[in-house]
Amino acid sequence: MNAEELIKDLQKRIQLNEFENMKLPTEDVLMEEYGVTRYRIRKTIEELVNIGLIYQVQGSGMYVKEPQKDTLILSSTQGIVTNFPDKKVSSKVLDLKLEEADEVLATKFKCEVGTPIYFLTRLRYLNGKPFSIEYSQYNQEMVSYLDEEIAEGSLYSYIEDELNLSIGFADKVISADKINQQQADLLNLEENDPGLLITDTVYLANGNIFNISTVLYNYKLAKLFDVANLK
Amino acid sequence: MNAEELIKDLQKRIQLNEFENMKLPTEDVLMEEYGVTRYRIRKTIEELVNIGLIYQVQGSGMYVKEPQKDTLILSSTQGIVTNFPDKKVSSKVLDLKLEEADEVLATKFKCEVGTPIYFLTRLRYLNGKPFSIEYSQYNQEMVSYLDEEIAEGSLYSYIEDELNLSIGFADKVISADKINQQQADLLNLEENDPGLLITDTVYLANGNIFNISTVLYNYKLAKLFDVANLK
DNA sequence: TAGTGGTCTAGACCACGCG
DNA sequence: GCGTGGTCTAGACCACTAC
Repeated sequence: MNAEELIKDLQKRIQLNEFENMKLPTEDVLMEEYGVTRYRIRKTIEELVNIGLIYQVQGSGMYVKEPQKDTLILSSTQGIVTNFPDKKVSSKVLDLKLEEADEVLATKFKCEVGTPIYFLTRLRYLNGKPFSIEYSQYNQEMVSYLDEEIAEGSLYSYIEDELNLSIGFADKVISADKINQQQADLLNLEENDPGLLITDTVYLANGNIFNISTVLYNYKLAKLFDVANLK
Repeated sequence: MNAEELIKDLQKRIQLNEFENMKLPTEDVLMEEYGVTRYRIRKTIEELVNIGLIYQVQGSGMYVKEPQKDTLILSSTQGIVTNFPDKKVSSKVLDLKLEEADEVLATKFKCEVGTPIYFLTRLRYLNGKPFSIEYSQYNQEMVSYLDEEIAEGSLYSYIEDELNLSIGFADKVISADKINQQQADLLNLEENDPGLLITDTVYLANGNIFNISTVLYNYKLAKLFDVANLK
């Protein structure tokens, strides 16, 4: 069982409520059960702590938390689809074009002026309700091809599985602002209503920036979740 | 040099721009310089990655990122004061009272109905400008004493240094909403303007919830920052 | 191919909770 | 005092970048 499978397996056991009193087995027991070393168990546990599923208390044990429902987990590998496992997610492409980077965009992407960049605008739905508007840019030197059909689906699985790119990490900046009339129309809201905004700068594992996105979320539907370690 | 000092030292060296080409020494070199094992170096680096200061590329090295200015770092031990090192932070207590937990609050705190809870409302300023309104509750069984003078200052250093409590972690839920007339007056904004909201549930290291806060940030001044590991 | 970060092993000892 | 998670050591080998 590799690292990813181990995480998924333990996650499933927790979500199926397999452990009594919301208390996990000790690290020693898990080592025994899975036949792996303590390093692997602790790495696995670390992931589950980061997504807010469990918490650890030194000298006492590991405990399951109340589940956070209907929130988008920041700092996680999981996209909108897996964050809402029981809901239907769909996307509508509003715009897709290929243009050259101007100076401002080139600075953000740390690329040359004139580099071809895909501009994609999508409206995303959750159970048929408009949930977010996504304004994203992809460096075409890394994401070599995009079309409407691909953009309707899961972009990240296309990028990882078809283009064989390996995604590393994302810098996220979160803010709130008034939305304009056009955005309000798309989200079934009013002009100047609040909007929850996340601007992502996404890096490949090799350190190159391949995607910059700003996502505007419907403030009535979207909540974000994060765990802060304060030790 | 303990773990915390090691982090601070390396952080300072990075911020003083000691390393050429934004590239850190290799792990081997850092092990040598500090006379510690690889485990300690990697733990230190992990912290600096989490606060968005540097990033790592397998097979290549560790690199300094462009600094994120004027943002609050989620998932970090640093409060508003250290997130804005060059700005003046002050607080004004709007309300402080001790009341018994009703059923709703008792559920959130996982405590008995009737447990005494401090209710504190503060207005926080950044360089003299109203920055956020903080509505917080503290379980009096853990935070045994609070008064206006203490609440004007840094609550967390009081809790850790004076009460000798050890803080563990916080669950954070982020959203946006319209603000009301009273909030608008305090923040020098208009009614129904957007507000950026964070609701924190804060646990001690022993797993007990001691504090629940909702902080309303001035949408014109506040941005949040986070790093998501997508590997 | 050399150098770098990523994963993993097999231990030891420490710090804290809980009875 | 016992059991639990937290820190740390001293290695080995793997995966990836850069040349």
